Amino acid sequence: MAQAFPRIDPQPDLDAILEAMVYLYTESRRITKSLALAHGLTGPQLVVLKMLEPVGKLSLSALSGRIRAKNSTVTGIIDRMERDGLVVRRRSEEDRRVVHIELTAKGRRLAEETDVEPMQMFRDVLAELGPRDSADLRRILMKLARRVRDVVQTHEGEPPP
Amino acid sequence: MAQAFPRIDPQPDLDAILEAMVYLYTESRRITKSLALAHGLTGPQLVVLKMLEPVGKLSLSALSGRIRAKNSTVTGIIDRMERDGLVVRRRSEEDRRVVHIELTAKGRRLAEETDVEPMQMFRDVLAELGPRDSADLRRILMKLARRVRDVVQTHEGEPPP
DNA sequence: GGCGCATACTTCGTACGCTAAATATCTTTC
DNA sequence: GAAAGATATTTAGCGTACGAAGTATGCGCC
Repeated sequence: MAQAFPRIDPQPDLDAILEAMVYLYTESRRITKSLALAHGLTGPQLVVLKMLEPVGKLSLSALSGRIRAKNSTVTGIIDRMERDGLVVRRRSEEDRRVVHIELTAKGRRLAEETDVEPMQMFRDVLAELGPRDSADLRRILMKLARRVRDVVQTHEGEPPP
Repeated sequence: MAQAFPRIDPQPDLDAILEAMVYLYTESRRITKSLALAHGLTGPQLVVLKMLEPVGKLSLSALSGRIRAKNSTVTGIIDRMERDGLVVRRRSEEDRRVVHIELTAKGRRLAEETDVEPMQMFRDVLAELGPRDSADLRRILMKLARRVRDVVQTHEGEPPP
């Protein structure tokens, strides 16, 4: 019964929630982008830089998994970061299919002096919520995410011809 | 004090919320895209089509305002929809700077026979929430959105040199 | 009635972001 | 141990998405 959504009751909250969600996401993204620009970075490049900072290197697949993008997308992002001298590619010795992405000295320096976190605006306003709201929001969003994950999983591997 | 966010207490909920939010948004978008594809549309094209369906025509700016994109982005989307015969551009008589985007017969037919709503997956799981959670979620998100709007407004017009 | 400013849209260049197909390497299986 | 299948990455092509600059039109004001 996972795919039956009767829609008997057109909840009035629904559109408002959707609208707020889209607004928050797109606006935060836009602001992150403009903040990153001040350091000569794009939004996704900032995300990659901050992801590499604590660990130094990651495989391309590990990166794409964490930023929820496809490998082909991350290939492009890394191309430009490599062109700008922020990272280098290095073939793994254990598995020669794998490419490790490593921070260069320049990349590390930039990561350190860049105080912006991805989705900074979002974090800022979230931090202003009281503990009650914060916990509620977390609980409800995780519930939604779990449902989506279930539906996606079961619908995997049967696209309409 | 609008820009001072002490970050004294690194709330543990924060990252989980952010993660769930990004997951829900990107996954819903991805699914909408693949559903739209079954009707020969892209995600944004579906959004525009559904937005035009009830009213028939809108100015390009009105469209870009509602889908939270810039005019230059929407110009491209409309270019491709016009190429595919779904809409036509018509200069406004009252204000000759304005371009109205109108559904063609083909566009209207497609809109009618396309049962997918934008962010369908998101709507589906939202509709499963109880009224309590639904109201809470709405209240909290609107509070966040209001704060973002305030911050964006006050920071408008002073980018770093 | 023309000058300056604002608004609506387009064009251009860059950067994602995706799918499908190609390449290279690993793993399994017989 | 070679063929068959799985996995990691890249390439190519298309469609957003943005900012900056350009064009056309409207509007206020002297």
